[in-house]
Parts: sequence; C-alpha cells; structure tokens
Amino acid sequence: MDARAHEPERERLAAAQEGGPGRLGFRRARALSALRHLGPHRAGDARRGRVARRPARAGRGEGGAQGRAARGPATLAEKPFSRRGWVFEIKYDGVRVIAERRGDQVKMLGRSGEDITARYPEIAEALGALAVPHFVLDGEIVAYDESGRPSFARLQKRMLLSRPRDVAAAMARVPVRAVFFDCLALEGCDLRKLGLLDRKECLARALPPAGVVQAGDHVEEHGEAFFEAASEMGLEGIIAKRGDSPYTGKRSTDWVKVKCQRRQEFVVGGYTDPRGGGRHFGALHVGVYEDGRLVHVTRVGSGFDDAMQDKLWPQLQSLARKDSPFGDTGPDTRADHWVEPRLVCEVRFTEWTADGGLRHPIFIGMRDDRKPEDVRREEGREAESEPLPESDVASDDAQAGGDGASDGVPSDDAGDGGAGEARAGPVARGGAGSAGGERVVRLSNVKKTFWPDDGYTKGDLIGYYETVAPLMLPYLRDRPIVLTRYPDGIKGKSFFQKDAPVFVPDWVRTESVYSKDSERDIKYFVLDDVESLRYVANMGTIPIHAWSARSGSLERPDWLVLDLDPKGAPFAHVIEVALALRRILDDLELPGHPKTSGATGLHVLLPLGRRYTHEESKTFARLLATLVQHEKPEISTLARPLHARGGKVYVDWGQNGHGNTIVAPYSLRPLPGAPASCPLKWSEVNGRLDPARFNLRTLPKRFEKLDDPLAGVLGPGLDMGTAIVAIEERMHREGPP
DNA sequence: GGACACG
DNA sequence: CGTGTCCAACGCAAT
DNA sequence: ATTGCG
Ligand SMILES: [Mn+2]
Ligand SMILES: [Mn+2]
Repeated sequence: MDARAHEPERERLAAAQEGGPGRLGFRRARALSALRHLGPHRAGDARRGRVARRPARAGRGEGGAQGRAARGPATLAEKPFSRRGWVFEIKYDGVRVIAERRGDQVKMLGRSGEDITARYPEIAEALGALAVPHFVLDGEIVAYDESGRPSFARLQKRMLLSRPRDVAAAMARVPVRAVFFDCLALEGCDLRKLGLLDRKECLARALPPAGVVQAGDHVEEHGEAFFEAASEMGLEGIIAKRGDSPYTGKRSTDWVKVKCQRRQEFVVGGYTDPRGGGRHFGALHVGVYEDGRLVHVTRVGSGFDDAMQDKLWPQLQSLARKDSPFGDTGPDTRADHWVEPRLVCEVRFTEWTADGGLRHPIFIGMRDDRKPEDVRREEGREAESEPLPESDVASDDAQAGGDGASDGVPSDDAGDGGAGEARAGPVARGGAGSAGGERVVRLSNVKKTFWPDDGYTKGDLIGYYETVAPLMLPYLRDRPIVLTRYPDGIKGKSFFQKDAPVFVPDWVRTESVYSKDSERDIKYFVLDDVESLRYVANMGTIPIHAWSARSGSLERPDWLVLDLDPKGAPFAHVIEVALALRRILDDLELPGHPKTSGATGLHVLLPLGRRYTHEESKTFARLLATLVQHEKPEISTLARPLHARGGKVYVDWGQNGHGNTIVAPYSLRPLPGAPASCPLKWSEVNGRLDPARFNLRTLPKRFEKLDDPLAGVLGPGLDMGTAIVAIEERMHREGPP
C-alpha cells in the first residue's frame, strides 16, 4: 500500500547520516563461519549504507505494550548518546511477534505466547515464501497511517480480530508489515548465545531489507546522528542495545530507549498577525520563567484548528497589553502583539535548540490547571502518547483515540471505494485570496493532474464546473452543501468538508446550522454563483453533495430521493428496477426524474415543493421502496448491510433525513473517466444506458441542445395524501407487499 | 489546499 | 525559496 | 460501545 511512499524518507535518513558528523561506519558484523554457506539474501547484498526506515510516532507513547512487557524495563534516556560497542535501532510502535518457520510450517506468537498466526496471514505467507526454510525471529508487527508513519491506532484495528472473515476484511483496510530485529535461530543453529551484531548479520541473510517482512535496520556507535535523523523524520524514538549482548528475550537493562518527542507547558505572552487573511492570529508567542522573568522561547503556529482560534481570540483580546512581557528576550515588530502572561498552553516539540528555542513546535492545547509563574523549562519530559496521557504500565487493552485520521473515502452511492494513497506528489504554493472584497478566485495549480488515467487537470475540473454552472446552480443555490475534496487528484487522499474554513473570502456565502453532535454551529458553504463554484473547485473539490432543503426552509425539502445502488449487481438490474419504479410512479400519478449517480447507480428524484418534513419524506420514500422491492424481489433488496444484499440492487430510501445529501446533479465523480451525475430522460433509461458516457468532456456538449431533464424536481410538489389513496387501491389489486 | 515554522 | 506538519464530517442501524 | 454504510 504505501511501500513507495516511504522510500523518500528512507533516503533522507540515510543522507542525514552520511552527512552527519564523523560519517557512520556501518561496520558489518563478522559473518559467522557456521552460517557461511548461506548466501546473502540478495545477490551482491552488501547492505551498505542501509539505515532504518519507518517513521513513527503516533500511537502509544511507549512503543507498544508488547515491546515493553517482553523486552523488559529498558531504561529511558533523556538524551541520545554515541558509544562504542552499542547498536541503535528504530523504536517501532507495533506489536511484538516471535516468528518461527520449520519448512512449510510458519507460526507466530504474541507477547504472552498466544498464537497470532491467523491474525496476520499476509505476514505468515511472506515468511513462508522466504528462501531460508528454518528460523526463529523476533520482531514487531507494524501498521502505517496515510502518511506512512507507524500507527499503533491503526494496528489496533487488527489486534483484536480473530474470525477469519474479519481478518480478511481488515487486511485490505489496514495493511501491516513485520520488522524483525533479532534472530534466535537459523538453519538449525541456536544463535541466542551469540552477540547481537552477529545475530543481526544472520537476520540480514534471512530477510530482505524491505517488504512485508523485513530486517529492521540499525547503526553502530553513532547514536546521536541516528537520533537526529530519526527526530527529523518524526519517528517515535530509538533504542540502544549493547552490540555484544546475547539474546535474552526478556528484561534487558542493557537496552536504553530515547524518545524523540517531548512536550511541556509554556506561558502565552503574545501572538503574531496571520500571514494571509482569515485567521485571528498566525502564531502564539510562548515562553517560560527563568530567574523570575519571562523569557521568550518560540512561536507556535501549527496545531490549532479554527475552533481553538475562535476560543482563544477573545481571551487574548482581553489580556492585551502594549509592551512585550518577554522584555528584550523576544521579537517586537509591528506584526507582534502582546498579552498579559496569564494563559498556559502545552506544546509538543522535538528538542530545545542551542539558543533556547524549540524545534518543530506544535500546539497541543490550553492548560488551565497550571499557574503561569510555575512554568519553567523542563529537561526530562518526553511526550506521552498523543491522544491521551496514559500511565506507563499500560495493559494491552485497546483505546481508539489515534489522530482521528480516518481514511475518509467518500462513497456516496455505489462508490468506487478507491481509497487514496498518500503520494509524494508535487507540492505547489499558491493562493486563492479575497482581494479586498473582489469576487475573484485566484486559481492555483491549474495544471496539476487530477485524473491521471485521462490526463485531466485541476484546470479542466474548474472549467467544467464553470461551463455547467447555469445548469447546476439551480440545484445548489441556497442549499448547504458538503464538499468532497481531492487536493491531490483522484488518487490522492480525500476528505469531506462541511465547515467553511475561516480563510474563505467573505463573498462566498455560508449558512450556519447547529450540529447537535459536535455541539456547535457548522458554517456550510452555499454556492449561489459561478464564482463561488469556481472557488470550491479550486480547492480540489470533485463531488459536491447538496442538501434537499434550502436556507430559510431547512426543514422542508424540495425533493425526495430513491437511490438505486448496485454494488455487485449488474447494471441491467438497476435499469430494470428503475423502470419498475417508473411504472409504479405512473400508476400512482407521481412525478419522478432519474439521473445517474455518476458511479454505477441511479437516483430518482421526486419533487416535494417544501410541503413536507424530512421525516415525512423518509417515511414516504420507504413506502415507495417497499413497493419497488415487492415488484422486483429477485433483483432488489431493502437490506443495508452489504452481506445481506446478496448481489441485489439496494433500494436506498434512507437518504431523506435532516442533513442528508445527494451528489448534486452535474457533479463530477473521482473515478477514471471523470464521470458526472447526469440527469436523464426516462426514455434513456434502458439497456443501452452507459453512465460513463456522461463525463467531464462530454456532458457540456450533451446539454448544448438538451434542456435540463430534472427541472421538474424544483417545480410543484407531489401530494402524499392522494398518492396514499392510490397506493391503497393498488394494494387491493395486487396484494400487500 | 492553505495555514504555519524552519533552513 | 522549498520542505514538513496539521487540519479539513456526520447520522444512523446493526452487533 | 464499536463497526459498517452512505
Ligand atoms: Mn447510492
Ligand atoms: Mn496538499
């Protein structure tokens, strides 16, 4: 999944080391004579300059319960060190594993000796495929987050599974690898009495340096440079071990851990102006007390969201003062503003710099349980696990938390499901700014490829929406919408966005809607005009999802939607179900208009004319869906769980509640070919219908000479009362569903 | 994509 | 300048 | 309470 993505980091680490002081001697351990007959794992493998990979740092503070329990109470060092005879390894944030292979038999044991082979079948398989048929290895199973860093939170999604079904499903979502750092036995030789370096030499002969199973890297002697590079990469930490130590498998006092991340409280003494517009402030000025006076330490501008800025801003205003509380120990320019030093915040960082600043400061949160006067520079506090502080003697029980980085791949209807990988794609600066109230979008990166298979760029995306704006805007105007953003194109990471960030120019309309769930107002985008549409397109928005209700009548939807979702079912069946629905609507004298979802499904919209509530709409939709399913029981279903659908078309009536959305008519989809959700005439709903034919390139042409077939949806609404009478008559004729 | 901080 | 880090949803029902 | 789904 992400193998590629890590390569650059690996190179960086290697480079950082080579350039480092004294250049690292990758002294190869002497090959063991007993094992000389084993060739190197790869032809010509000198393992030169190979260094650790694997960024780390999310997840539990402590390198995983497993590691701790099994590897014993390694002491914790405050500072990295370099020492002859010592070996330095990356501290992986994973789960301990002992893997044994005897010919065809592979067995993996967890920390307390439980058999975890079935839980990680891909690793067992990779071990079974190695050239060396007999071994016992000690290592760590690791999962990675989107940006390629080890994520204990992700790994937990697999740690608890046991049913083969669940495991198989999770394999695709949470790929894992195993990194081994020790070799207990190889080709029948017990290696446990050998020194660590010798065992690592054997390890390198059994395992490749990269892959689903890999030999963990290490360097000798030069711990500081290694630590430096590890910190640079955001790794969790390093472990130092004596190079000549025999295998103990258990507690080892000659192991020393050094963590990269630190955190402590700081006093807020001011803030800077934001560089762009939008935010209240750019960064906070923070410091600590030293000999009774407040000393400036750093600015910290990363880590708060808009909500935190909003919360902080009034407090900063009320504490405003003219001169710097840091005296002459900090900056004082026109862009700096000062406050009474009464607020305390917590900051995560990698290290103190020589001149008393911080490297990589990240704001964590405000702390009101700490008096500002008590805030001093602390020497030895390393960071705990990120989401929740946790006692050191943690058990292995799960706790979600994590960085909340759900790989939100929007699906809407019959979705692709193609989750994006984080790619090391080209990065470019650029801005869409509000030039003094001027309704002009400054487009950025218009040549960036968004659909690599088709060669369409972000400029094409924006151009498309500009072109179809006259057709599309009637379905967007006055409506809260939800963006699905793909800033790096359809293969990149994606996310939903409801709340308009503070930096959007004020000429883009927003509508505040209270969210019960998050207990706050969400400022939804509202796209009333082509400029606003261009603005969100420039943000990398591909699909636009629209509410069925408009501002001013948010509880009274304009339409009802029935969503026909295949998901394995043949498209011909979708057509057949849609036509059955149409016959029912005709029978009941109800209006209904079809559109493609843009993926593989069809939407049928019925005008409601703001006559009913969302609840009423949903109830009526369920009634209609039931009639359809009754009409086509062999090929349609009302069952939501995928496994219960049995290859039938899902008649989804449930997307008619408050706050539910549909892919807006004419909206593009993040799929190869750039298909659009395209309104249809009923006469087009037949066996020759191919949804892929309506796309970024072709759709504008289609509507040059075709009126919007969906227009009726915004017209007079249907009458449920009349329809229900007709339904009763129909049931008399045909029997109850 | 856009906001930071850093080198 | 370029680089890296952080942030950007929610409402359900089923188990 | 956690997950699956859209
Ligand atoms: Mn659908
Ligand atoms: Mn980006």
